[in-house]
Amino acid sequence: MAVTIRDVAKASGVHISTVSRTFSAPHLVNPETRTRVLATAEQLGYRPNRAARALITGRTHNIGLIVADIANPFFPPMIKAAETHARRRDYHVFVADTDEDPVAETELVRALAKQVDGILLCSPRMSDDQIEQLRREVPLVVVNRLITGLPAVVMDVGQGARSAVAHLVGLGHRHLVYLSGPRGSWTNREIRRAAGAAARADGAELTVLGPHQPVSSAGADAAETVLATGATAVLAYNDLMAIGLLQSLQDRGVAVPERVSVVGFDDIATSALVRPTLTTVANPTAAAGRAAVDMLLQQGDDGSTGQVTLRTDLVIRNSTGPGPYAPAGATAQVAAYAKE
Amino acid sequence: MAVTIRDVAKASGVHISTVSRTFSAPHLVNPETRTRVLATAEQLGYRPNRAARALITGRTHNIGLIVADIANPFFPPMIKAAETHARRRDYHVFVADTDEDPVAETELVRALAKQVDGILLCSPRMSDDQIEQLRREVPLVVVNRLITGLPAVVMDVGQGARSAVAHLVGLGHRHLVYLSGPRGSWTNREIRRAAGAAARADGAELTVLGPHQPVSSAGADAAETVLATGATAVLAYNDLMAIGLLQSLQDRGVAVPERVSVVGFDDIATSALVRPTLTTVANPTAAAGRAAVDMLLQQGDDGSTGQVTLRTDLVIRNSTGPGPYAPAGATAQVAAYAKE
DNA sequence: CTCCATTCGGCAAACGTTTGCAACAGATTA
DNA sequence: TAATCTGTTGCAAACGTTTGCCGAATGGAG
Repeated sequence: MAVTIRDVAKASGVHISTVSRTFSAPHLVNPETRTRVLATAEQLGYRPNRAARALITGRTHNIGLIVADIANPFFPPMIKAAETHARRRDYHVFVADTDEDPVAETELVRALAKQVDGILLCSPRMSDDQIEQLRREVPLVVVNRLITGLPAVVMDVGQGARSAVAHLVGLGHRHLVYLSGPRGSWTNREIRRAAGAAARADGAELTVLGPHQPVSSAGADAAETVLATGATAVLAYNDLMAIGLLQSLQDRGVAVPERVSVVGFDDIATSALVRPTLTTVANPTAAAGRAAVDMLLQQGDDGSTGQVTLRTDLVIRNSTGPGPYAPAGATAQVAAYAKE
Repeated sequence: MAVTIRDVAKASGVHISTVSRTFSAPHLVNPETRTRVLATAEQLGYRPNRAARALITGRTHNIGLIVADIANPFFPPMIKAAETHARRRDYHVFVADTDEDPVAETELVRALAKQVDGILLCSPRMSDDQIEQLRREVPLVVVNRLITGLPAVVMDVGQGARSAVAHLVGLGHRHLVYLSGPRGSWTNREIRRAAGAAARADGAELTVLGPHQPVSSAGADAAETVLATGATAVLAYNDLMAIGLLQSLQDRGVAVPERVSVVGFDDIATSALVRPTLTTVANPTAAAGRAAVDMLLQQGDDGSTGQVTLRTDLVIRNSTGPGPYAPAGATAQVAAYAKE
C-alpha cells in the first residue's frame, strides 16, 4: 500500500540500508548515490514510517503538553508557541487537558509516557511528590512550578506581584485585597506570599480571599466580599477573575478605577478589550512555551536540570487609579503610562 | 529497560502471544489465565508499546487536529472537546497551528499523515481542490467547510446570519454592514451570501466590507469605514472583530447600541465580558469537535462520508437595539431577551 | 470407546525501520 | 610492494507487537 524504504531501494538499485542512511545519516553515503535516492524517494512520494523508526530508536519525536484547561485563554498562546517551536525541530505535540483535575494529570502523564520523548507539565495541580514520582517514569519539564531538582520554566510572578503592589501603593492605596486562585497552584502561593511581603514592607494591609476557581464568574461572585473588606484596590490571581470582578463592580455602580482599582495577572488578549482596559502583569507565555520545549529536548543530551525564570512586566492600563492617600500628580502619571 | 510483553510472558509462565491476546482479544484466552496475566502485567507496570502495535496493525490510535490559529478563542473549546472525546475512545490528539497560512496547511497534513489514523481539518483556508487531493492520502474530516463528497461538520452559519438579519430588521434597521472575514473562509462566504439574501428579502440594504483578518484590531480599524456607510447595524464575521469594532466605536463617542447595533459570530467567552455585552450567533463548537471525532473514527468502518450540520443560535445581548424604523415596543422586547 | 467439535495456547512470520559489522575498492603510507 | 586507511555499501539482526496456523487437551455425542 504505502511506499516503504524497500520500494525506494529497489527503484534506485541500492540496498535498503543505503536508503535509510540517506535520510538518517546523509554523510555516510556517496553524494551521487544520495541525490539519486532522494530523487526516486521524492518521485515515489516516500515518507519514513515514524512508528518503525520509533520502535528501533526508542525515540518517537513526539512530545506531550498537558495543561489544566485548554479553554483558559492563558494557555493557547503557550500551546501555540510550543507547538510551532517543536515542529521546527521536527517534533509533534500531543495536547491534553486535565480539566483542573489532579488525578487526571497523573493518568494522562502515564498514558502519554510511552509514546512521547518527554512531557511538558503546565501549571500542574498535583503535589510535588507525585510529580517527582512521574519524573522517574518519563522526562518532564514543569512549567509554572518550582521543585528542587526538576527542570522547570517559571514566570517571575513574585516580581510581578511586587510591581503591582508598588504601583497600587504608589497611587495611594493602603488596603489591598488578593483574590486567590485555585488550590494546588504554585503560582497562586507565590503571588500571595510576594504580595503579602510587599504590602507589609510598604506599610499597607493585604486581605486574602479565596481560594477560587480561576474563572471570571468567580471574580464576579467575589465582588460583594471585596467591597465588604473596605479595600480600595484588588489584585487578582488572573485576568479572567479580574475581568469578572471589574464588570460585576461596574454593574453594581462601583466606579473602576475611581472607587476601586483592579489589577490582574497574565495579560490575556481580552484584557485590552474590556473597558476600562485592565492593568495587569504580563507573563511571557510564548517564551515560556519555547523555553520549555528547548529544555525538554536538551534534557536527553546531558543530565542537566536547569531552571529558567522569565521576567514579568506590569502593564498599566485604565483599571487602576489614585487611591485615598494619593500624592499630588498621581493621576497624571497614570494617564501618561496608560496612553501607550 | 522498559517492561515488554516478553517480561510479562516469562513472569506469568505463558507465551507472549497469550499476553498479547489478553490485551487485544481477551475473549480468546481462558479467564483464569487472563486474570493471572493481567495481575503480573499490573505488578510489573507493563504498558503496551504503541509504536510496535502501530507498526503491525497500521493503526496508530492518534488523530491530527489542524486549526488556523490556536490563539483564536474560537478554537480552544473545539480542541478541548475533540481531545476529551478522542481520549475517551483511546485516541490521542496532535494539535497543530497553521497561522492562517494555506501552504502550511498542506505541509502539515502531509507531515502528520503517516502517524495518525486521520485528520480533522478545521476552518481550512486552502482550496477545495487541494483538500480533495489530500483526502486521497489520508482520512480527513473537514470542519467548517462543505465540499461535496467529503465528510464534514459545519455550523449552520447561514441560518445564523438569517436570524441576525431578521433580528436587526425587526428592530427597525434598514441599512446593514457585513464585515467580511478572511479570504478563503467558507464560513465567510456562507454568511455573506445568506445575509445578503435575507436583507434583500426583508427590503434592507447590505453593504459588504473587507476582507479582513479575523482579529479585533481589524474590527477596530473598520470603524471609520463603517460609519461612512451610514449604516445603523453591523454584522461581523466573528466576535473578535465585533468587539474590536464595538470598543472603537465607543472610543469615538458613538453609542452602542443607541446609534449603531453590532452583532458578532461565535459567542466566544469574551463576548459576555465586554460592555455592552455582545449580541452574537452562538456556534456549537464543542459539539462540532465531538461530531468530527466520531465521524473520523467511524470512517474506517464503512465508507460513508456523512455531512453534519449543527444548529446555531442567536444570543441576544446588549449590543443591539432599536433602529431608525423601530416599531413601537421594540426596546422592551430586546430588554426582555437580554435579561437572560 | 471412538470421533468430532471446541477451546486454548504456542509457534513463527511479519510490520518498516536502524545500525553494528564486514566487505570491498581505491588511495595513502611505509 | 605490502600494509594501512578511508569512504561507501551490503548484510542481517533487532525493536515489541499482532495474528494465521497448528496441535493439544477437553468434553460431549453416537
